[in-house]
Amino acid sequence: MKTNALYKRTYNQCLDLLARAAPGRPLASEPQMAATLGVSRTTLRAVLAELSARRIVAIDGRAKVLLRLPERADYLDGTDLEPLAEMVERKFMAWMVGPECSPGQIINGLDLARQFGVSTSAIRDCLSKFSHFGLLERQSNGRWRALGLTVDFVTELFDMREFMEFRALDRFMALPPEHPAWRALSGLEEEHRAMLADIDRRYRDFSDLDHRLHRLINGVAPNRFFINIQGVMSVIFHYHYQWNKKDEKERNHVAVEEHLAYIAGLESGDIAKARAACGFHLKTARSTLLASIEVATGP
Amino acid sequence: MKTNALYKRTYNQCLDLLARAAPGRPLASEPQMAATLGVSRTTLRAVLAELSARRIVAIDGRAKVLLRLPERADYLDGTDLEPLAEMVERKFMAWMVGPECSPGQIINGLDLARQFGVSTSAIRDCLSKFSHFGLLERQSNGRWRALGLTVDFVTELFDMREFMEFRALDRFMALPPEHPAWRALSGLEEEHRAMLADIDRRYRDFSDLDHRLHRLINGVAPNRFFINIQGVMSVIFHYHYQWNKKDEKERNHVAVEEHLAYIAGLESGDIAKARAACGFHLKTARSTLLASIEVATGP
DNA sequence: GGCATGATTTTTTTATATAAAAAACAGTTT
DNA sequence: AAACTGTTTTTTATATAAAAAAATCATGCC
Repeated sequence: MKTNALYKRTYNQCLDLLARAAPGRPLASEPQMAATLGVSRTTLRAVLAELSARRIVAIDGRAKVLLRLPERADYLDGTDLEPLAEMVERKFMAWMVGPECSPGQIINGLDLARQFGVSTSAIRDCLSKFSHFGLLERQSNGRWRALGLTVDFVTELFDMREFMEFRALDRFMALPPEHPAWRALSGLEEEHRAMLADIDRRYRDFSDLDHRLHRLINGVAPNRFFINIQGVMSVIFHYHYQWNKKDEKERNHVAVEEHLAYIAGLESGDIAKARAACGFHLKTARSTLLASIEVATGP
Repeated sequence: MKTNALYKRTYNQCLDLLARAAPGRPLASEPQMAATLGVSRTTLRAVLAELSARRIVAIDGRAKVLLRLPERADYLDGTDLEPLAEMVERKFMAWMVGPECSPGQIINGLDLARQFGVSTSAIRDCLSKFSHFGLLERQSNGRWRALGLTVDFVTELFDMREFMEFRALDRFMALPPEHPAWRALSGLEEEHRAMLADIDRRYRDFSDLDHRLHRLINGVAPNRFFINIQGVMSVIFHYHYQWNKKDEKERNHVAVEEHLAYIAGLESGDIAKARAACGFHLKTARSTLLASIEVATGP
């Protein structure tokens, strides 16, 4: 049976929307609201039905009126607000870097299904996805073997990343000065400076900025295989740094400075300089990740 | 219900094995036979049971005797000798390059399941796999969109390939002269010459040789992400050239010559020369694939 | 004791069933 | 006519069930 996490999240989002409206005012039409919330009209209608049952809105034909502002208690909560696939993915990553999993080990899908409280098909999907990430391998007998978030993995991932970033860097610098990417780059530079000025409070926003800078540079010569590898990196970073909050502020501070040097290198027009700054930044990122893996798995 | 394609293929393989034995001679033990055939003892025992029922072998405790040589009629045949996943994959690729699929189109999984005569889960697995190949994309609403075997796809794939092959080439040439890879390379050179001498009859064996040469060069600095992309390339070549037999002989003849130039470049120790030969070969491969796509989809 | 067979248990693969969600269809209202 | 709502159909996500295949256990033979 499919979960209705989407319905629940949409319901909550809809409450957020209503909280900004004034009671007594009519609401937008169904297609409009559905578009705003990014779901199908079917889902929106289920939400509206519930809102009507709770006497938050009154529905009469196409006249929809907000009866009262939503309250704290109106919101749905619970663990099932998260899509199933994401939940499984999260638990799996936690399992993979935890003590129960060692590199080279056979993965027992049935057992994971029991542990995570989901069906085997959900596990299958998850394993299939992570095998493309290179964290797992399929054996000839159909079983899955864990490869793990090892030093090898990080090395191979960063080798690839470095190589690709240099390639993108070369192409980026070959862009004519009037190309919009240069404007976007100075926009990002400004944002970096703004963050740096208030780094103590804003250091958590770095990961978004990081993402955008690398996407800008690599977006010049789009390549789906590269984007795929970037996606792998995102996921690894996302999970890994979620558990490794240690030194986060210091780490991000350093990274912002490195980004600024990288941007300066690009803007200088001097390829050697840009490459050096880029290489330096990637090297730091690599050793930071490696160090935090070694902490997690023991020396 | 799971298919028993493995059992059937193992049964046929076992007949092949028995065909090389002499009637009256005892057979190897179950674990030994299972290992030879690369399956579990459970599957082997099912095969032995059938062989016994057909009076091909007599089983009495641990004494197994071949009663008669297997005949043509003993072999199992039919479409279900192919593993389900492979069958779906094959049909899907044919569908994708056929007239029913145009780039950008939404893929209807239910419909494909009906067309191919399989369940939706089999289709789902297949779509999930090909999405990692960059031939499909998943939309936010959960649907799959075909991207197709387009010029863009080939361009991006070959950009990646070129870029990775050059990287591997550099590392390969940095190997010390006593490294076993050099011996392996001259072995491959010999094989290329042997094939060239008899190209009219042996041109079909080229794809194996191609695979081995590129694997040797790229195997020096193994990287799972690279291997993944190589896998994509293999699959594309496999399917595409299966349908495009036109000029196969001429094409392979040219490629063998280019390989020899590439090998000579590597052995010369001159990086520029090796890179040039490599670049030339990859360029030919790229335009050959592009040309054959344009033939397939119209000018 | 080491390896073989026979029987049992576990795990994986695949089809099917059902709820959720999307899309399509058909009237209605403005 | 354009856009809306109510209804129906189609498609997707997920759990479940059952066969195939692998692994494990128990026992016996040399």
